[in-house]
Amino acid sequence: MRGERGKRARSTILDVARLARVHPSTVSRILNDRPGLTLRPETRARVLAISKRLDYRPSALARSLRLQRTLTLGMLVPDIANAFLAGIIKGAEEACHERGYTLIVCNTADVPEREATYLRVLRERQVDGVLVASARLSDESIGSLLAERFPVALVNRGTHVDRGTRGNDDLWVHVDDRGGAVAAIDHLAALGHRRIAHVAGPQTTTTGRERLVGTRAALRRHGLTGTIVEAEAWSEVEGYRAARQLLRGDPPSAIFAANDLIAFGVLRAAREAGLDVPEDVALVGFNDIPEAALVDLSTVHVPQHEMGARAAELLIARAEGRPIAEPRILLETRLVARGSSAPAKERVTA
Amino acid sequence: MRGERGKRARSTILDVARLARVHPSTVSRILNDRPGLTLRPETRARVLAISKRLDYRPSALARSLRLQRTLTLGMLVPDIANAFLAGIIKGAEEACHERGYTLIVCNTADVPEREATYLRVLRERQVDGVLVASARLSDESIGSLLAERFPVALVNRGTHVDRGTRGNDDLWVHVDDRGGAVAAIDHLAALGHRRIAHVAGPQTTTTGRERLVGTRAALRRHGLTGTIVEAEAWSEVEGYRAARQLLRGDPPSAIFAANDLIAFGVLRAAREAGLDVPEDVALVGFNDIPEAALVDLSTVHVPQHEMGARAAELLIARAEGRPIAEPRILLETRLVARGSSAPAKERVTA
DNA sequence: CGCATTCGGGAAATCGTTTGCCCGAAGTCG
DNA sequence: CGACTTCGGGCAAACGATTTCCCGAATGCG
Repeated sequence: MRGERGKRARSTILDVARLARVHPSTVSRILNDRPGLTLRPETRARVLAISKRLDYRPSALARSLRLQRTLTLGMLVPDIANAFLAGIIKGAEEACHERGYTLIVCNTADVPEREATYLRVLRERQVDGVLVASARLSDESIGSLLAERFPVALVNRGTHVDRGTRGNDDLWVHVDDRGGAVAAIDHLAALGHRRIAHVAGPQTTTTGRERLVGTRAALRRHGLTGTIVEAEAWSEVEGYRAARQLLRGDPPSAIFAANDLIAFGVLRAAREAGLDVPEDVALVGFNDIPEAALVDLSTVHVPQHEMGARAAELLIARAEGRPIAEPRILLETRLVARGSSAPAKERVTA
Repeated sequence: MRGERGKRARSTILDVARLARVHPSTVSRILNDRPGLTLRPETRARVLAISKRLDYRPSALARSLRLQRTLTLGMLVPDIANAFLAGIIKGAEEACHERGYTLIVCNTADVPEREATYLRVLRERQVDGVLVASARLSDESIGSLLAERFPVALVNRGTHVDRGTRGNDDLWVHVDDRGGAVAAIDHLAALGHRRIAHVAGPQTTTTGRERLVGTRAALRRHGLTGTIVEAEAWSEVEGYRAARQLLRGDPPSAIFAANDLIAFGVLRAAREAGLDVPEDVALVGFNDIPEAALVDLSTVHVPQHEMGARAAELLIARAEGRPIAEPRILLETRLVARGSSAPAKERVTA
């Protein structure tokens, strides 16, 4: 209509005010439903009508600038394509969305430089908080955030931050890795397995360490020793590599892999070695990513969606200054027995 | 130091200006390296030093408000956990990051209501453009965007938008679905297969339709008829369901699945039916997601990363008002022959 | 030496909201 | 009937940058 090129800019609160013959502040109050203000219903209706007619949408930018909060959370993840992390991201995103927050997911690829860059970007954008799922985000970056009292929540990430940083009220959501490992070993032991191996995750991560600790404890309790090999990364490829090493000699009758991806690698290695799963070797993974169900892999279930959601909720509460009853959430795991773990064959040791 | 609670707010450009004894505008000019301005090196150095000392970071909010651009792109995807889309997202994210842009990924779960909500959020945040990878985003939502000349780029998404919307210069990045399907069929035919089936993708998506068209054409060219069943979604589960239907009678000697997830379903169904892949039935997928390599699935490679990156580049160019030589990019596919496709067995028809 | 440039940078408007304060009119109360 | 509240809403100052003018001083030129 106005301006031949259809270049009508988005309408602002001033446009609405002008047409409704009120002051912009009045429009703001009406639209935000400010309590404690008395408005004539007629005025309110008029403003509402005009604002609808103009399809007025307040600028989040201007509002954020004024309010000093952006209703935005940042999230640092090492790999968005990782199915386990994707579950967590979805949980976080959903929780954010429900509360009117927007989530900015940053893919750090586990390289410290990118982490630092992203952290800078997020702070320039004044996000209200940061969700950290990066397994080994450099402690200094995170420490400086914590030191500035910048809202941070750690998801599925180790505890090695809280040295000097009065760490008592940082936000954590993680899962009982140790308990999950114990459950896995118990499960295999209950099936009659005595020669159980563990393909551990990278010992640079707390998750990897915790699962190993649980495994060792459970094995000991069952009076077993067990072989342990370490995968250098949480990947199928590394699992495969580690498993080949494991299957060289006389193979164990059961293998507990530190996560599902590693388990997939084990599976591939076993098949290549001519071993049938579960006939010749039982296999249990960890995390219960969607693919696990597809290949019928027994695994320790981790509530990924819930982890993400709870972490986001925690962070939002903190960002909004609400008191937090339980800043550290430890979620329970649950063993999901599928086809990859069968009872041990009767024949005694080789 | 100042303020016992360490509550020092982030320093602003005014703080820098004050300490450097210059006007804020000068600080801005120096930090943004505005050309055509003459500054005494001494002043510049002083400002730079102060700004470093104060660890000054300009507020992206304030700048965006003033500049009327946010250096932010939105992206609508149906499922962030889908490996294929994850590849595209990573490509887009990386391209954005390289150019100083931030990407906000929104998970629409393919429900129109969420799409609409997210679109509103993104516009309120004044993102500079939107990347749409949602396979069937309601045309009206998208149409209204296009009508307002809001920068939009379509990734791996059909063309059925450009009816009334002068669609000549919208941005597209997609892949030669038809050609890929032809390559898959050619591959199977070259291996000697004559009884080839196709598990088609949802025909509500252009991708699904295009791949079917290519398949039909190639089959015809080889003088084959071929069985066709349709999966109702791009999922393993639907692929499984469709494949069971397919394997009931006398099974084909080769199956071309419309994407890798569907192929995985086919694989499971075949195994359950006691058929060996590739011995009894050859299998080819589409997309070449990372998992395909793991299970040794032959597939049609789609440059996911490049798709995302190119789309983001296109969109950024448009958002910045740069002329775009080629607004529609069609990327080529490439057949990756792996273990799941073997030559047909010699015995003639059943 | 007078005038015009160039140098080096200051002033102020602007982006679009929100909110504390203020104020006139109308109603209430004593 | 006058003082005091309550109504209904206007005013203007932020929020933190960028950018278009503008201007005094120093320099160059003739």
